Amino acid sequence: MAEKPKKPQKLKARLPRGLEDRDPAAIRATREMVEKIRAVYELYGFEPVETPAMEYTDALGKFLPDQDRPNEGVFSFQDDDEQWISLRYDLTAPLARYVGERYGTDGLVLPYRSYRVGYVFRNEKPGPGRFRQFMQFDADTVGSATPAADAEICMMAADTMEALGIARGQYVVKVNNRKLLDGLMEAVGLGEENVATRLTVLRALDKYDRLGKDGVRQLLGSGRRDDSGDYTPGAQLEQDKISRITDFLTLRSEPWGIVEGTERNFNSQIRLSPEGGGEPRETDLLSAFDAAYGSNVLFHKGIEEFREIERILVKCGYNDGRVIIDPSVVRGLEYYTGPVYEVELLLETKDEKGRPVRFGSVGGGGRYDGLVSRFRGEPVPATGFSIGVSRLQAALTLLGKLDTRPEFGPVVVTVFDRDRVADYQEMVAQLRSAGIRAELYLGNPKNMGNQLKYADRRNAPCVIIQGSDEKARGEVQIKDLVEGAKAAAAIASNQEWRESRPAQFSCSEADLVAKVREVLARHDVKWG
RNA sequence: GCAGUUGUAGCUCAGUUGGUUAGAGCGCCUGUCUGUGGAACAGGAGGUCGGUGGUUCGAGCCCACCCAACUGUACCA
Repeated sequence: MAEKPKKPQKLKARLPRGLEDRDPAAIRATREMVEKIRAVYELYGFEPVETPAMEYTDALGKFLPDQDRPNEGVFSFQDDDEQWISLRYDLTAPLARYVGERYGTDGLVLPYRSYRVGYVFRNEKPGPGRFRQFMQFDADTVGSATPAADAEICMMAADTMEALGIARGQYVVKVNNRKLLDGLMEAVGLGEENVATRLTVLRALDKYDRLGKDGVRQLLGSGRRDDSGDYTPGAQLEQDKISRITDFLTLRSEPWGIVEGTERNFNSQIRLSPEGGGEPRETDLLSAFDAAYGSNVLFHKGIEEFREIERILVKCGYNDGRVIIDPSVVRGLEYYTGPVYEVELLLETKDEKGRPVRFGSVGGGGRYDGLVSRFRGEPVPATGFSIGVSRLQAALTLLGKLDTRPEFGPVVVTVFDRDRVADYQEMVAQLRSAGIRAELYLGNPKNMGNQLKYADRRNAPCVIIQGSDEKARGEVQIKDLVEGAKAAAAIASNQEWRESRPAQFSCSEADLVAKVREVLARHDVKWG
């Protein structure tokens, strides 16, 4: 066989999985979202702070137990001195480190209310809308134990959604309290010593919205086999304990349901059938919880916190469905100690293949009284909230709620006579000093067609043309590309297209800026 | 991690029972066009057929292993 001439091996241009490049439209959308969120957070009195993208791994608390190696879910490397450093996987742990370093000094006013936005990194399997680098936008109150701080976070979460253009009723802030969940597990005999089982139970409860009551019961009992044949081991609880737990989970809607007209209340009215028959009676959700499980001290404490939050939400007018109690909200397994919140989008839509898409949680948070304490040895209460900007943006884009039109490009000044480049660049400078985005065509100027094609693809609102004829008359041609595109629809032949020069007019050199402004105004061109 | 499905040009896909130099449409570049965007016409670039090994005179096609993507599931601060 004859030797084929070997081509040089090309390097394959590729991006690691789970990462994305972002185009101008996406960048613009993110910038607008971040500004809207920032405005709400500032309105609530939070102030900005920025911390680096990486931290010592021990500060993030992600060393594997009994091993000198970080959790593989975080991107980590060893510094010169062999200390482990990790990319941040959320914005809360770095905040705890920041506060831990300054707590009790003049550098920190308590209670400390701060917000921050930035990319976080997770080394886990990516999926649709799930990336290994994504943006979060957090707000936290450190140094305040009052449920008023938690209530405020819930209200702010609701305000933020509406500031982003998500109408009331299209989202909901769901609130639970880890003291209820922990108290509930104590009440069924799962004390602190049953760490593994407690985690299994929490994981099972977290899946209620997806698997329903039956799925959760399987996971609390012997285990569950899914459609693909994969098996998930269960918590191996006895039937009566399972029922006691799922009763809590479903009390909001079973067995008699929510009293009509109160389903959107934070603390809705529900109907209960009394033990051993008799007339159903009505009560509110928190009272029902308390009656059933309140003999547990921790559980009852959680109910009291809920009552305080309820008083504030009702007084401030947020008792209209914006914020509701949801016993299936679990959130992070590790550090939450009190109220936990989750913001869910209620909108549904179809993806490109016509399958229904549920967006689910686009933000969440809760009270983490133990996180800063790790650095202090004294209790430091804290509560906070995080918006998944990237995920929310993906959702809003699919819903068509973001402006994804490309921005107008700059006014393009074309090069006609190659020896007059300086003259053209001066026109560009004139436009720029007038605050108009403008640029000189820097490609090969050998023909005008290429230059117009370039301007067209840059989405330029207009181009400036000055050949020798115009120069002799002291004029310039301004070609309105937006208007021209409309006019072009009627033109069939190339000949006619070229000769008619649609939407093009001449003006004196002195009027350049003023006439360009007219064109920009006509098409409502705004940059940035 | 587990399970299933799928890998041929930038994209969407053809490719016969294993048979010469692997094709099409769209997109891209160039020209027709040195004074004008689109359309039209002509030409061009672009492929380790996911990878490695095997069977065979001969593999895009058959076999084994590996890799990647997708879907579900698990984990998710």
